[in-house]
Parts: sequence; structure tokens; C-alpha cells
Amino acid sequence: MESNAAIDRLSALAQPGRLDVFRLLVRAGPDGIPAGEIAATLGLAPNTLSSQLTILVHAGLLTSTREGRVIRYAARPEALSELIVYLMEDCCGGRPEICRPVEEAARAACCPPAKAKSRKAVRA
Amino acid sequence: MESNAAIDRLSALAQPGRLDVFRLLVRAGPDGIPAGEIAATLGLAPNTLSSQLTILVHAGLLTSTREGRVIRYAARPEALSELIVYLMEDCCGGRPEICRPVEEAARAACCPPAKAKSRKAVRA
DNA sequence: CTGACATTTCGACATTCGTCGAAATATGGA
DNA sequence: TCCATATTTCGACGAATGTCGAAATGTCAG
Repeated sequence: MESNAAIDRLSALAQPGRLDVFRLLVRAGPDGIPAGEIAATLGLAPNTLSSQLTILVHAGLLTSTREGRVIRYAARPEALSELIVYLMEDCCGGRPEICRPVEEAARAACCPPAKAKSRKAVRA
Repeated sequence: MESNAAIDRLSALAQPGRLDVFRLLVRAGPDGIPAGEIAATLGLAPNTLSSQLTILVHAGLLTSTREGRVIRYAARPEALSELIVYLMEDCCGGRPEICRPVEEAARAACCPPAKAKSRKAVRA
């Protein structure tokens, strides 16, 4: 990942409205949410949201899909992967224990402690 | 982590100079680097760098330690962990495969593919 | 084709942000 | 105490950014 792209992604996320949008869409999963619904959920003016969505898409954080007269936006998880890799590049010169916590944070955030479901569903 | 803190960290990183500083310090490890040396390495004016360092410290991304007349700055890895957790919160509603790539990216960035050292050091 | 709805584009505004020169502070050594 | 060095603070300037109203675009239904 290039420095410019990283800056674009970071500054795209560094704004309350856009951060909310991104996190909402992360929670929404691959199906995403139509622009109008995002605006309603977060209480943003449609035109303001439109600018923000443009910025997020242009930064590679979101994808957009037209469905009739609705446009559906979804988070792009790889955007985060790439950003993390860029930020942590060469973080531990042979001393993995230094950045191990970051690695574990990613796992914890993704799939909370497996929630004691140790009986059977774990294998899935 | 709170929304405000996340915004502070993201916008602190969303600027070429500060992003360079942070990545340099991530690579430098726990010992960090004196302000003057950072300025020299990245070609930044001392006063400009000082503002940037203040912002990074205030955002919780860096720590500073006085050593005589030198002030040593170091990256704070947990700042990244917390940020990642905040961004990915509830990312996969029961579908771990969605954000697994992010998790693996963190591992890959931290400790590159173990570099074929499969002979012995691997167990460490 | 016309009307209704979802979304975007345009233009203007105030605010925020990064940078720089100059001056101030803090620390160590003579 | 006085000087040199490392770093920070102050003040001002131009550039970039977020928000909003109004108008335009695109899409579906009749």
C-alpha cells in the first residue's frame, strides 16, 4: 500500500460522520445498506452524506452498488487489512512479543472469545 | 475506546508528516528516537515536528521520555490495538470468514511469514 | 411522457489545519 | 553564572475541509 492511499483512508475515517458510516457498514456486513437508510439511521442530511460516501468510496473503504433507484454501500474489509499492514510494517525487528498484542486485538475484535460455545458449533 | 479518541488517533495519523513519524517509531521499537534525530531523519523543521509530536502524544499514539536535554519518543502499540478493535466492532455477526482476512493481515504485518526459518528458531 | 422519489452536484460560507520565523524554556557543561 | 544545545511556544499566514440550500441527475411507475 502506498503512503497516499493510507493518508486517504485515515483522513476519510478521521471525521465523526464518516467514521460512524464506516462502522455502521462494518456491522452491516457484505450486503451493505442503501444511502437513504444510512442517512436516516445516522441523522445526516442526504447531500452531506453523499459527499461523505464519495470520499469513503474514493478512499477504497466502501463499495457501492446500484439497485434500482437505491444505491447500496458496503464496507470493504480488505481496506482495513491493508491499512494495518502499512501501519505495522517492520514493527518488530525480530521481537514478535512487541506487536503480538495488536495481532490478538484483531482476532478479539473480529470474533469475540468464541463465547463458550465449546460444545459443538466450534468446528464450523 | 471512545469515538472521540478514535477520531483523535485517526486524524493524528492522517497527515503525511505525522504518519511518517509514527511509522518510523513503530519500526524503531520500544526504545524510541530523540526528537532531534526524528527531525533530521525525516527532514522536518524542529518546531513543526514539535507540534506534530504533541498531537501524536495527545492522541495516545506516542510516549515521550526526557533523557537529559533530549526527549525520546516511542510508538505505543496498544494505541493501534484499540483502534482496530473500535473499527471492527461487531464486524462479523456470526460469520467469522468475513473479517478473518483482517486478523491474518495483523499477524502477517507483525511477524512476516516466519521467513523459512523452519529449522529450529520457530518454536520460540 | 410526466410525476415522484433517491441520490448527487454545485456554490458559498465559516472553520480548521499545517507551516514558518522569531522568541522562550529547559538542561548540561565550563 | 554564562553559554551552547535541544525542544517547545507564540503569532500569523494561506490552504484545505465540512456543512448547507438549491438545483440537477437518474430511475421507476403510471
